[in-house]
Amino acid sequence: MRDVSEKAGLSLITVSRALRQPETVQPDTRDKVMRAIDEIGYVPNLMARSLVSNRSNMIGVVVPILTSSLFADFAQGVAGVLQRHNIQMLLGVSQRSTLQEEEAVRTFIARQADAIIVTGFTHTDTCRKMLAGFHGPIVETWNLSDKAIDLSVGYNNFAAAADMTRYLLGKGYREIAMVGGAFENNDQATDRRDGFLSAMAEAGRKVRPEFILSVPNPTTIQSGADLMMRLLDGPVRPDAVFFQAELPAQGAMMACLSRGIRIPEDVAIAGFGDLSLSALLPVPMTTVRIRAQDMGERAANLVLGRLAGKASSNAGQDIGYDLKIRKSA
Amino acid sequence: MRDVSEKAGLSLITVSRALRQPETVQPDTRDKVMRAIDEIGYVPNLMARSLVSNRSNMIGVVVPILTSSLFADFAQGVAGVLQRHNIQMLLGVSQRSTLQEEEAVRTFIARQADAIIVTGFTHTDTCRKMLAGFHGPIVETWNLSDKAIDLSVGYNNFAAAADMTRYLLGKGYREIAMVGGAFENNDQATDRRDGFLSAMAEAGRKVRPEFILSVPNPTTIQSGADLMMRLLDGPVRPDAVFFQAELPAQGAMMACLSRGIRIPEDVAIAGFGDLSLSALLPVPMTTVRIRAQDMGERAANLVLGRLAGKASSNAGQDIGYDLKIRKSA
DNA sequence: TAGCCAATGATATACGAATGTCATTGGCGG
DNA sequence: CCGCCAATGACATTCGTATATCATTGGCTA
Repeated sequence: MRDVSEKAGLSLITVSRALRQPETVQPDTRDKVMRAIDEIGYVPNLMARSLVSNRSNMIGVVVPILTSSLFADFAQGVAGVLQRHNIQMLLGVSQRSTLQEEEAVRTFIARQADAIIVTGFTHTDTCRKMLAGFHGPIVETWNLSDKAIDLSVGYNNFAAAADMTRYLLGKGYREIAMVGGAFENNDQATDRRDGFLSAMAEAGRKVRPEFILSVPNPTTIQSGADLMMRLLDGPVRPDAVFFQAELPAQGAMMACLSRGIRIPEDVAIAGFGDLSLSALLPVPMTTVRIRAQDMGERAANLVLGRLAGKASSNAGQDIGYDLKIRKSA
Repeated sequence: MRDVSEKAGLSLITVSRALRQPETVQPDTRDKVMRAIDEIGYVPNLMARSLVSNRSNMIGVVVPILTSSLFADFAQGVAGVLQRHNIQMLLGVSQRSTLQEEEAVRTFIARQADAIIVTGFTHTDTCRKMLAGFHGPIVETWNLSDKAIDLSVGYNNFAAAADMTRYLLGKGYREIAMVGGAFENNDQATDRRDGFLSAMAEAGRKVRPEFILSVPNPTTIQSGADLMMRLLDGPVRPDAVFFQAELPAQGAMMACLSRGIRIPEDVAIAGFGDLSLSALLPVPMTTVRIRAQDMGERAANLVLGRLAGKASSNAGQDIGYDLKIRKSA
């Protein structure tokens, strides 16, 4: 900035004013400053500015994973809204580990992020403590809960899984197996499992313990295929399998088709998440559609509103879900 | 930090030393400091630290898009490596606009990023000028070029498209159409187109002008389906269509199948990018596989090496590509 | 021509930490 | 008991910018 002021033949203070309170300097002085700025290629140091203003214009976001998942849509939704407001997104990938989430949150706080957006309601104790001491808005996403730390934007995983289960039951499937991701430290996964169990109980159906399964994280097509093979070779064969993640469901479908097992006649398959390709599979996937990008945009807007001083009219937003009934179940 | 020193009954300076040069303070003093730190929940302000040290430990990354694309894999690759080194990723989404890329780069520079990773070699003039004045490592990715600004990690789009085209020609297809994304400001897309044209010319095949097509950005399943419909209804029907993006290829496949057009007997389809589901489609997609996550990891490692002072042994890295010959062509 | 106001300049301070230069303290050995 | 050294403290300065306060300048109006 000093260089700019010299180049323009003005005092340092005038340059600062031209940038921060343009109305207090003459238009032609402003022009001189601007010309000097782009002759020199001066870019103000936002860190120094933040140090004084106590506002970093950065927002931290933690997602469990990005590859072939709706979390990429979510992140893009957040980034899009933030960019329009000249706010930078700090992105952390937790690999579904609450410890890595904690680490990401710690970094966000250390870097003076103005707000923090995390996935889910499950956090380590230290992470909770840090968030409690954090002074900006906090958004928990991808689920709903009455014990939110602050704001939340998500959908009801329990109800979504229960609805899909009821649909399957209504179609006459009786021996329904369920495959989740790893359940530990994942409220979304456990809520879906509980939703499934609840709907089964409500219909008076017992669930075989060996029909409650999970695939390791990160969930992959392959793990779904492998698990399906084992299920098909087991003593009792399910007539429907409800996958609570989309990739394993797709893998399972591939496994069945390659063994000549018909879907949904021999075994029905339902997924969760509705990746863009699910409708294009050999047997279009019956699944639960989640509008992830919309969720990201809402989370970002909620944060921006709060930062702009608006009282949050809607601290817990439910974005809902849709059952996409296609051919696989 | 002042609070910590009071809590621990030590001077501010000792706390600072305990954190930055632990060997200069007694172990038990260090412990006192540490205990005070987590009783208070003190988190050092990295912005202030950066201001002095002239190192932000942040690296800016621009991708064109995240949703259902390999760029999500790429971003995850970068993020993973950086997190292990306590470096924060700043992510910008350019929506394939060089202007938005410029804006993202400007922000990265203003925020004192230590390095910048961008997609492709096409940038606005101001963006180029800013990058030229930037003092840290710069990586251009997703393509190769001999006019790289600094470092690069990518693959040869021209050669990849040419190879696939040669494969199609070898299979006996003659009337081959090509569908790219929008070509303006996208060196990857134009290189692929040129690779296609070059291979066709080399085989002595003329390409009908109406067989050089493009779908608007962002590329979608739907746009591929629509375009395929128009192609099929045109005066001359191609016997193969080479899509240079994966989603439109998948949409095109869906459009064909729903109209009872057989793939590859009536028309062959080839894609580019190999999303994880491409192998699972009704007709598994013949496509070009790009190891995006690996590319991200390499880019990140290249940058880290440079920042650590290593001379870049390998300023332009070629990660290659694989033709994935499946059923659709 | 006195007086006023707008535009600009000068100076100091703050933000939170890093760091260099000395000064002080306490413990130990000789 | 003196002197030395290690550990700790005090103080000042720096990073790049914002901002509050006060001083100066010049042009315009009454």
